[in-house]
Amino acid sequence: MSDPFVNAIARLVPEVPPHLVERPPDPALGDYALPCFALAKARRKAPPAIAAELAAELAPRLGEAQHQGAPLFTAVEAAGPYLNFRADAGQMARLTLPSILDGSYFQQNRAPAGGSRKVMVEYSQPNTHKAFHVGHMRNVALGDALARILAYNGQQVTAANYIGDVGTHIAKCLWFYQRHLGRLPKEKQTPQPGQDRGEWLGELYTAATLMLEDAPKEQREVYQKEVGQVLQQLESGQGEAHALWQETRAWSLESFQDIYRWLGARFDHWFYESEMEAGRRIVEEGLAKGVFIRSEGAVGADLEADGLGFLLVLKADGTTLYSTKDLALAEMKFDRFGMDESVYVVGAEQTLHFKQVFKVLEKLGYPQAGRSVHLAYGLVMLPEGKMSSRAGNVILFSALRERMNRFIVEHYLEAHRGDWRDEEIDETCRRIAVAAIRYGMVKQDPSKVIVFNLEDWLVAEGDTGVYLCYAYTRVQSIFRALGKFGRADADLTLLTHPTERALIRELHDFNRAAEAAARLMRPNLLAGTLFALAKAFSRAYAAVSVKNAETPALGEARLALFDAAGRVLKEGLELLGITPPERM
RNA sequence: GCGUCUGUAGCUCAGCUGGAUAGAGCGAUGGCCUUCGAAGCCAGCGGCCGCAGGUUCGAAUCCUGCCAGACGCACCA
Repeated sequence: MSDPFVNAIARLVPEVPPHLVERPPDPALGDYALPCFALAKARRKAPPAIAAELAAELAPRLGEAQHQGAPLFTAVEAAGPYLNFRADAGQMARLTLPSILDGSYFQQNRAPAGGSRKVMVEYSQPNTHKAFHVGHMRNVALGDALARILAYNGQQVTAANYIGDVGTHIAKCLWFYQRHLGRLPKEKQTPQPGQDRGEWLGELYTAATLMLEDAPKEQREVYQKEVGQVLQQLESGQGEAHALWQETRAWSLESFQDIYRWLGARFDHWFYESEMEAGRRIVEEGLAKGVFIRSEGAVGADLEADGLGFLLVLKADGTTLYSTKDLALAEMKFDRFGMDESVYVVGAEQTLHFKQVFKVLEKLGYPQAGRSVHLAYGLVMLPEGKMSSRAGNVILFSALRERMNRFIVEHYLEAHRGDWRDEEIDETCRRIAVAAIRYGMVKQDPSKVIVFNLEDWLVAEGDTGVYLCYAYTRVQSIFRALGKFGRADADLTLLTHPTERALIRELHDFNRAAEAAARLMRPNLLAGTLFALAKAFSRAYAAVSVKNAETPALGEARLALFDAAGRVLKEGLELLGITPPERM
């Protein structure tokens, strides 16, 4: 992927590396800018003088920069220390729009500069027997978007899920289920009609946790012993608890499938904590290699020398830990799946854990350890603070979906009832809700805490997924009104209105932004670009008309432009996991 | 105590890893629908970029030290 305009500037001014070429803050200044600071030393002059000198030098030679026999630039001038180039509007349109209309534009990033790599993106990682809430949505939105963006940029991506289907939390849930169900009000003792069974299990888990926390000390010890017995049964793979585990685990998995289906998230492979038995063997091998040591009856890696403390891999009672399973999982990814690179989309609170795991993998001799990345993201909070099951303010997936659906239908789609088929109303509603939630989760820098304000996200004006969808549907409405689509052979040189030029520029730069989002693993960069694109479209749409264009040829050119905008918008939204509706 | 992350407009956030006059959205103010969808567009208002030093021709961005918040630091995941 390379920009012919940037390449041309690089040829005209070979002393300056092309990556320095930037976009001026105001299109009135030009389309490309070359800062001359880097030349100050070599030329022993002040940057403004160099810019002026270069402008004078290049002006007569500007015609040398050509594409298909026509000049790429129409002007070059100095503005302070900057050398600004004005691109030929027709050339930029011709270099951009036809390739979008024939689809080839979307293949341009396929051959990455660094070569194609096999990369696994692991995300979501829900625990069975626990409730899935808005906080978990951030992970899915981020991971799924990243997987799509990397694939768009030519990486061989395997999207993986890693289900937490073993451990104390499950023992707690089943312990409550078997012994204390009676503590709940009658109607809560079984899943309510229409209630998701996985979510009901989550309620049991929460009830169990609160019950344990609230019990007086002696009583709590009795309870904990009971939970321990359940855990024992689970690990032995026998007994009533084990059978119950199998049954209820399936409920949770069904529930997750339902969520992913609604969100449109896909996984190529599902890992389960329950299948990570290789951990114990890895610990043995690590002990033999001296990577692990025994300490206070337990086994772990002393990483003090690396400033990473101590990573415990085997408890004193000989049982394995989260870390042990992570080592087994990494081994699977590298050895069985042949991954070159591994990305873990996991909350920022586990930063130290992953640094430790990667360090241990390195010591165990995995070269891929250096290409393992923990994509850390911040918490999802509510305006009133953190979500907590004790406070009872956790927004569960089903409640979120329900509230969004109701709002969207009431405020926007009800008007179409009867006119549209019910299935279309439902599907449009789903797409808008998914757009709102996914865009909201992904538009922010991953490292920052997100304050989730349901009302704001639903009202959804301005920089939101709904706005982007709306822009897309407006393009579609042009097609409906005119009964035709854009043609690549339109006379694109007619697109001279400032809003048209600005939109062309956004379209031209989309691939560059997609590449940066992949390289930096920050889907929010793509979200920002899409918003700028939708904004540029909306401006142009308000300023110029296809139907009432001054000439038919201009109308055709605008149709091609808006068609291209719609296609890039759709492609970009897909990279964020959002499928816009055709009308809304 | 040590470590990581975060402090930018009333609120929620961008700022392409050192460059032009720090940008958006929301809210509040004022405009724009007999013309392809007003879930939209336009205008003005709103800033000691947490504080103090330092590096540099040049700092919201890099370094140091404070202050505030979040998270983490051995048998939970």
